[in-house]
Amino acid sequence: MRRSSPSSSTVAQPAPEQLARVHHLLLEWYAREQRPLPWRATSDPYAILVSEIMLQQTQVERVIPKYHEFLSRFPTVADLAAAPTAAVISTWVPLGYNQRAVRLQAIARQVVSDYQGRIPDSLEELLKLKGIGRYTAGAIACFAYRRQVATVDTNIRRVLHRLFIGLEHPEPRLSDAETLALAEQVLPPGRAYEWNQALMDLGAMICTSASPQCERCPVCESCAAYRELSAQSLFPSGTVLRTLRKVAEKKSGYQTQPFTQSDRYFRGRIVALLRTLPPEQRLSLAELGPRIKPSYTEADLPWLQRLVSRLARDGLVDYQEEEGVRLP
DNA sequence: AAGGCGGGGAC
DNA sequence: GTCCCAGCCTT
Repeated sequence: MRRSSPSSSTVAQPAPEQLARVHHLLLEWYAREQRPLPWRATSDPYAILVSEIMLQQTQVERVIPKYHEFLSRFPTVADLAAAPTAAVISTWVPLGYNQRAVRLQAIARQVVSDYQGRIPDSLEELLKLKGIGRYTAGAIACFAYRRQVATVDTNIRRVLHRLFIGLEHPEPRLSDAETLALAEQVLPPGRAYEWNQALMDLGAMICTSASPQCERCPVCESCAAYRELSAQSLFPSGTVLRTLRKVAEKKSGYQTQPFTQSDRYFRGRIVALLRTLPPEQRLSLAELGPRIKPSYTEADLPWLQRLVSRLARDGLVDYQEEEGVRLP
């Protein structure tokens, strides 16, 4: 049988009885040790959508308070669709990646206008919404609608790789398509919700990136990476894993400048400042510059203009040439 | 395939 | 200081 989807790549397949044991051990561990997260206590697809957008590249602990605040302010998808964009952006600070706020509201508006206010339940429809990629589509389909679909975030990628393939560094490393194919192959029938949540909890609590606590892991007996570490007596593994990753990064020639000199930093400063202004009030670029950058001079005007133009392009500010800038 | 996009917490 | 995080979009 041949399929055309990108996830049809083949990867090593664990033996069925071995896989069943991993399912049992991890699901049992999850039933016992799961984190009490607020979006696990609801079946409201809108609330789950909000949580998943917030959780993109953002740790659980930082999302929890903002999740409650956001839902209290915009309780339904209709409320969010009807709100001023400036209010949505303001509520978002300081989660970061502020385009997520604009896109989340655009999704709400599209759901109201095109889907009768009901958030889609299929991967295909969810993927049509800007801001929802394969992970988030899978998460919403699975967690809000109990669809039996695989989904891969950074935790699940790491856990599945270590469990079924071995250490991620330096080799081998699965592609996105291969990882998704593996996730689909090991999905326990009928238990996708608990399984996906369990993989993420394991990745967050035990099988962490830099210093996994293998001695507390419920599935270490079946873990390929654990066998590698054991064979070489590499416990505790923290130093080893950090070193392996560093070597891999050096090879890729990774470089960086101080964050507080980056455009990304100043974009954040601008949005945070505009958020403190009275509604509708604008600021000229000449006023804005010194307030976000102490060393600002007139010579920086073209730079600031470029920055503001990009913010406007991203829907994060409203910029009128003569009157200045404000939240949209 | 690579680069842009935030910010706070862990170490 | 560096690395990390329930990623996604554009080029």
